[in-house]
Amino acid sequence: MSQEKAFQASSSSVIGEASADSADGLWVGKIADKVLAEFPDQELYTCAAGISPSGIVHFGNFRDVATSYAVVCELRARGKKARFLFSWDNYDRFRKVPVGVDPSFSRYIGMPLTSVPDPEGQFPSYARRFEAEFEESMKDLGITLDYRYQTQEYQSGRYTDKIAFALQNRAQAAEIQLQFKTDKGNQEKGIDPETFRQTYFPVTVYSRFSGTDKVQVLSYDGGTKLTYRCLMTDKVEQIDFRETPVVKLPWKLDWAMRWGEEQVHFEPSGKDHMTPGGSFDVNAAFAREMFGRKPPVPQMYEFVGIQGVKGGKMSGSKGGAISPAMLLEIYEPTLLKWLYMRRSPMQSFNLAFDTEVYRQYDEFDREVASFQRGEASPARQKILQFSGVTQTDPAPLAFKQAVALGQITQWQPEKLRELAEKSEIPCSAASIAARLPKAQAWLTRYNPEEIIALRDGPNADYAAGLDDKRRAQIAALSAFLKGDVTSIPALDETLYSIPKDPALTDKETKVAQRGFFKDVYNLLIGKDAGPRLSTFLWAIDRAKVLALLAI
RNA sequence: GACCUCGUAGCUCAGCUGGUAGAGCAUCUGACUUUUAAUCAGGGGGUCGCGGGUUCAAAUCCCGCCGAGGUCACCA
Repeated sequence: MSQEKAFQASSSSVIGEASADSADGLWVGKIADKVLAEFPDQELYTCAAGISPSGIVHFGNFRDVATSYAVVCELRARGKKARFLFSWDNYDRFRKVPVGVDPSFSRYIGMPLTSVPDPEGQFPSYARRFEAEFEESMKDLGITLDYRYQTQEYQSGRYTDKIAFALQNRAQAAEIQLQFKTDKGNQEKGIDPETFRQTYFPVTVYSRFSGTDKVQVLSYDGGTKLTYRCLMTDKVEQIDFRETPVVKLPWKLDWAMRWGEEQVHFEPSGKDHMTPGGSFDVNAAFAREMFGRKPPVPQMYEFVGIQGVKGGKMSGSKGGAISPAMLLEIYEPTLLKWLYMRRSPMQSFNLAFDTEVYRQYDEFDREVASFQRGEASPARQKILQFSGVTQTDPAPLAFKQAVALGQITQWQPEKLRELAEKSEIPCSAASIAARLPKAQAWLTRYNPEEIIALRDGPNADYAAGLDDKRRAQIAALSAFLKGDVTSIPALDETLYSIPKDPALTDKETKVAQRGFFKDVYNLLIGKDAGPRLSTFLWAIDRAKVLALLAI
């Protein structure tokens, strides 16, 4: 992009005008335009994301990563060097005990997340437990992040000078804070601007007596010494935070400091941060007025919804939080990335655990197919590529079929493959291997009511309602199954021919066939419909079937 | 109180910088000696939340209103 165009691209805080480089109209192109306009000619572009590991990192937080990831991909596609920085805000305080965690953990409230033990005792800390799961998922998704652990960064002393700087300018910091507080809010909270100015210290101190941030800062010596009172023990001490790194900047300053420290050019955030007067605005003011640096290009994103999660089945202990790892149980990595990146961050969408998943897989498969035929528009093509789809991805097994056929083959890939071949369903072995476990998890963990199970014994109630003619049809089927069934098509033909009668018209024959299928389904699985009968009968245990058909 | 998003076919949604309303599913019809949780072709179905405005032209831009959801003003 030329300088001239870059300047035209806009300086508003929302997505800018389209330019030649974003001719495809894709949201990510517009963001990239904006980044390049705000920060032209950088050696290295830094896109950031960050999460506080205060509990299960849920699927909504993943939008932070997905959005930034798309911008990284776009910048690289334009020949820029870009890195993807991810901050674990694990030096944040433990705020509340989540549902499912031992209530006694309330004694850790106020401590850094890295000082709270793992409730299950498996990980070095509370924070690490959730970080580890998330990092594992990012690996599965093929997203490489440059991780920063804020506890380490703070304790290493890396930020000491910045903390001192903030303290030295605490009057200005107080002023900036006040700028964004409303009179009404001040009244409600009993904040008096004058006292605030005098008592405000822009730091959080983790008491060396209690380990918590329930601390009152008493004085600052202008260098690196700070005196505080631990409110839990009422003890007072002076520390030199250069040697005793227990001091942290509060969020509304911390963020701005890190933008400068890491040279961040783009960072998305949820609307909790982006609301006017919210933490982005405050940090942007700190960045400009105190650190003398532009804030990164922001992008607000809408939250992601979830549907089809049945009550108790979910990890109810964790208050129903859904992590990317859980999503990856049922979504292929490429599909999941595609779902997050295909729409503008401002567009909300739903992830699903119910039959909606069928639609998402189908839509994705069609999209990939059109891409592979070279028919996808540049914008759609780009998103697919960012998601990791390639020209040579093997033919997919429809998810619906993975579920249906998976069940009747006891989830054995080789058997399914054989069945697919015999039934002339085209799909690759690779896709079977990838999707079968997802289909199994989807069905057994989240949609057990969809399971097709052979009855334990004959359906006597249903059989009682059958007349002689229909009983005869069932008997004919049994007889056929006792013999040598050579192929699925042969079985198929027999199934259709059994109810046929020269006396019936075509229409009547169809009705008779439908009735016959219904009878068989009811006898076998107690439902009016099921998987295609020929395939089903071919695959399932013959002796069991014969027992169920013996009425 | 401020701000944000959404409101387009029965359902889920596309519609980028304005130019005669789109897709998938569902439904209906038909084809395949086969109305099966696996095929194919075709059809029907929308006053684009409501009311103004700008324009030769608005689902698309502007203003107002209604409805749904959300965020902040504590902390992060």
